[in-house]
Amino acid sequence: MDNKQQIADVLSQALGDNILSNIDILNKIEVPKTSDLGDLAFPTFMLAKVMRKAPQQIATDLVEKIDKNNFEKVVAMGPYVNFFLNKEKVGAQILTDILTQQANYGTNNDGENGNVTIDMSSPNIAKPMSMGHLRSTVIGNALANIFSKNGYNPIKINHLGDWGTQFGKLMVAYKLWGSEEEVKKDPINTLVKYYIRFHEEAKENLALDDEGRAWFKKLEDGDQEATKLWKWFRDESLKEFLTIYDELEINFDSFNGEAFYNDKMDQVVKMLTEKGLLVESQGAQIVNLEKYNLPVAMIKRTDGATLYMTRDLAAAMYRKNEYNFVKNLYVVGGEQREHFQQMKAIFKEASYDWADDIEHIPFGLITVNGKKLSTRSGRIILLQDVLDDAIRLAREQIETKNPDLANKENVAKQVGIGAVVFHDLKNERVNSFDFALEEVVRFEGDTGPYVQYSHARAQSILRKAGNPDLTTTNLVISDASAWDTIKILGDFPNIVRRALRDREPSVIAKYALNLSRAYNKYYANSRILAEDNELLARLGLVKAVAIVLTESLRMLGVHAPNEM
RNA sequence: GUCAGGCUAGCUCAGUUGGAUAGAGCAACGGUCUUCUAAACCGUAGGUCAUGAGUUCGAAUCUCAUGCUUGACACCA
Repeated sequence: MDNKQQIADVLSQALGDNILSNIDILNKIEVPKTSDLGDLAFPTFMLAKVMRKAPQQIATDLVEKIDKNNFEKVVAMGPYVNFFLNKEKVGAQILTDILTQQANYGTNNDGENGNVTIDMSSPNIAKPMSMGHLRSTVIGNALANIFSKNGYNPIKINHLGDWGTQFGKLMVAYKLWGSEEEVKKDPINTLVKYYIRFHEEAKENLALDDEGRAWFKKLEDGDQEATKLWKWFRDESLKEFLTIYDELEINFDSFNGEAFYNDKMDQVVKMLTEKGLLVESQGAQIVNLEKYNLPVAMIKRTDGATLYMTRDLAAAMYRKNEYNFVKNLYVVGGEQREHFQQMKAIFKEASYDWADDIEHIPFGLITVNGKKLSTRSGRIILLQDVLDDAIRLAREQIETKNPDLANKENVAKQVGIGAVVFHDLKNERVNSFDFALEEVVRFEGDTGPYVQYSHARAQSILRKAGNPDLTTTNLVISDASAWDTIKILGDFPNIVRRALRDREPSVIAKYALNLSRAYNKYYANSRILAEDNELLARLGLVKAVAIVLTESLRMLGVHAPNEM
């Protein structure tokens, strides 16, 4: 914000000598808690010692010397110098920027078009998508949009869990208790049933686990029957996943899952051997990471089969080659922190300079009654059920609130899914939460539908006004009650950068709520469609709010319907 | 046991780089629709920022210790 710079400049000038550098002053300027304390403020505490004066006195003296021409007013309030910006001038500039740049407002080119690979969603084949996968999916999708808004080129990779011992187990279960007919009727649910039964029986019959491992080994060795079963399970599962992704309107640049790297494992082993990192321990091949204060990483099991780590190493090398990423992100639950630390450490140890570009983006887990979700134990919340419930409730809401609405079904989808997605993104990623349907599909208060509703009302006003062309309008608004909203609008470019810096979609979600709150307050207390000479300027504000809310929601992967 | 998170209103959470009186939403209570969509707005009430020490002009924020809690800790992912 160059208002800040402007203030730093007048302060530098007033302070004279080299007491504080311009940049130091700039860094000290803060935003007061409430707007009656001004728009920006400079605390004088740190000058007290050098100037040997009380902070209050320093503030008063500074105000005397400052060039106040470009501000509404500059006042000393205790130890602070408080700056009130010229609301009409600054406000008109912000609104003009938004109306001319439209959806590009807030976009920057910090990323210089660098490729960012994002490992996200990554559901396991033969298991239903649960609320847990929703997190990785929507966080990854929002981050992709945020990176893009900051000038990067995101590459969304769905690293499908289509390989691993669980397939061996599933094959054993299918061969013991399954039937082709049953699977065809309801693929995923049936496969899960087998999987759960396997784990129940494996508790009694320890040989089952060994058998599962053996079948997985057969699969890895290219056994015909194993391969055929695997492919069948995979195809059926993918079909179901795609319907959910369609509903969420999330797409991927790659579905290369774990199986894709089967033929790339040898390179990893070769590389680690050449670097002298691979050692044998208790019959298995491992990399020692004591140096990094991490447990050993297992690369090959005693039976020669590869592991999660081996495949992730292969995937990272492949991605570097294929995409030459500037950042390589993994949107994976926080419980896997150590795994990614290990992975990074291995690449560091192997002296790959891009090891530092690997970033784990952890998130908190979803529990039910405080307990972790688990397919094995059958404790699972199906994503499809939640989405269906949300859409149904949105539909009911529309019937009571706006029964004449056109496209009811479409809007119900946008609002219902919007509620679920927004709920998942509004809090800091790393927070865990206990699942409660009534929380997830709430439409009032700090929710997605609240933001959508704010936007819909803004659109409604613009419609009533006949959607006038506002590009050449004088956007000066003298009504001070519009100022809070305008100020928040002006903050959007900063917010976009902060969301990127912190890898936090919640920064955008919180911003959208703040903007909505400020706008709703303004809406409730001022009549926008009043016939006076500032009508068009006010419509410009409404339009700007609509643009920025739409763009915020878009980044989160949520629709902004024009009516609801 | 080791390592890593978390602890702020009854509940769910905000609180950029330490700064002014710690803020929202939900729940509770009260008010506002003949005027732009009441999925909204306004008000009341609600706090020893887990505890103790330290650094600082100043700590919810930084350091250390303690407690409680969650997760990870090689042949799963």
